[in-house]
Amino acid sequence: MTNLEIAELLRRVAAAYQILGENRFRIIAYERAADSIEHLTSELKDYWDDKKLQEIPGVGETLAGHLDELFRTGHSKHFDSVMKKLPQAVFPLLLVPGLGPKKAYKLVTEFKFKSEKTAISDLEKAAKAHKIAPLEGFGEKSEADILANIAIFRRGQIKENRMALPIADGIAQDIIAFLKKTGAEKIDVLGSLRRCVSTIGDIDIAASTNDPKKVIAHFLTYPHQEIIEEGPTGASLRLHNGRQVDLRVQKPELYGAMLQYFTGSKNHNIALRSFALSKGLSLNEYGMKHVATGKVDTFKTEEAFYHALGLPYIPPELREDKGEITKNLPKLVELRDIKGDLHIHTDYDLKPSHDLGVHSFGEILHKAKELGYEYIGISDHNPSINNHTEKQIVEIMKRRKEYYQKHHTSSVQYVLLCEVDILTDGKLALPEAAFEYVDGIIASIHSSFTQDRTTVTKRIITALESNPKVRILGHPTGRLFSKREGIDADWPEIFDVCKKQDIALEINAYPDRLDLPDVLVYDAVKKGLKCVINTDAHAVGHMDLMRYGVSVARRGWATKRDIVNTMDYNDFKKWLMKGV
DNA sequence: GCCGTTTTCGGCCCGACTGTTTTCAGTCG
Repeated sequence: MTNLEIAELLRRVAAAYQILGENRFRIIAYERAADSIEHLTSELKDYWDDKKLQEIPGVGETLAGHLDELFRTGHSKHFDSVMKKLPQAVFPLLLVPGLGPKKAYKLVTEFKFKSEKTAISDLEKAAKAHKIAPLEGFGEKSEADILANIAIFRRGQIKENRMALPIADGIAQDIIAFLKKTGAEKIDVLGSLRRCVSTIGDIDIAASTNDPKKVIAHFLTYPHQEIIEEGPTGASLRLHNGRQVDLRVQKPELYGAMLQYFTGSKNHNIALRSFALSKGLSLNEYGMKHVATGKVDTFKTEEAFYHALGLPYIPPELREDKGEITKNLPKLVELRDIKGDLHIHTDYDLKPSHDLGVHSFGEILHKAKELGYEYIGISDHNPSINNHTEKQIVEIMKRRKEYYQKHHTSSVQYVLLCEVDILTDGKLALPEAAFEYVDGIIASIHSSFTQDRTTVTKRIITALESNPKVRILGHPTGRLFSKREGIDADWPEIFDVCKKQDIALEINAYPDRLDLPDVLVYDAVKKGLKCVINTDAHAVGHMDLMRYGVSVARRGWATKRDIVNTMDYNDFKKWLMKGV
């Protein structure tokens, strides 16, 4: 089951509890757990595999027990028994905007809808026959709204999935540049985009201005398909690509509280408001109220807002209710700490089994210089093993080394790496004799992503232990947001091996990957492992994507010391060549 | 049902919006 499916299941149980008149805090607990699970950046099943369900905010002993049963047997007797107390037709109606448990239950019992499958079309028929308006608590308007919202629901069904962070950021940056022409004092992204979550739903943008009318009017001239909403404090557009963009404007005096409030996460804000209450302060999107006196403080900046609570500024990437309010905060790694990009493909053709880059070594070096790097790593794929003999491969690798030596004309240093496939049995797709022609190996999985946990774990460990020149585990989970889930591996076991061999885990910044995922970075960093942030560039333009890898590292609480490519060239080279 | 900078028991975030209502319940984020 996917995270979204499990979140929906918990919401159904919560809805059932609500109709049954259960304790309202129990209902809130289920809804909160559902929200947490929906917004996880890893599969819930992985948490279960690693026996870490209770680390999820809002999941305690009881829910962890029910979820455990769900994963083991495919069902939870408790969830089933709660939901069985209601007519099943209630549940699909909950997916229609504007219908919650109470209204859905009323409609289903009034009209005696029986089938879960036809509930929505049954409701549509009832609305068209004007049978809803006469019901107590409903009226003409709500009958019309139900029809409109059923249509929205049906459109939503075919809505595209969430988009990868760099895609969303690209759209947002374009709009921000557009809005800057209005002279707004400050413009920021909000929500999951500001927290740099790996996948984004809608794009939210905030502007600070004393002339909200002007900013909103200009926003509405941004190329769009449809205006969804327009009001005095903001507006929403649907773009031609189907994406929704919300703008919120606020006066500069109130901007700090607004920015904080709409950046979330929801769980962070709930925890923060609880914390504030313990100090006699009540928080909302406009400021901070002293409960005893009723006095309200306002804030121009988020920094001032957090400081007024006696807290340090909490970077958006940490706002996930993972202890950021009570624990000492790490000094997070920053883009400017990065001194080199080590996973770059050039157009040098060594007859690999995967794709080449499109730019030359010279063009890559030039770009690296522009980015202020001290060094880069050239990491072409290994020569195809099906089309060559071992001897031919060794010869190719030897010529390759000579090629790069000959063409290196830059003050930017380079190390000669190779991205080598981890074959299905854990052997590396590069003959032992070719290793002398590289400085180090990035070992990566590019096939058989669905092997079972034991097999794939052993496969990776075999590869990592096969040669001291293996220094980096490339895009470790192999996930691609738009195409496939990652491998199902025993990460604690793999991390132990990386730790022992001082092998770095790659945080691959490629938009569709962002792999290692942030939650695993968090675990790795806690264990004292090293990571390396790479772009996996196949073109010079990709080298600009480094910042998204950095954001993943930051969401994993990584500091500069946790990232090997923040070292200067000499220290890095020493780390790379260690054990050889 | 969760959770701990008052607490392992006894609390539990905050406000906007809407429609159907004369003060509020339900829904949403």
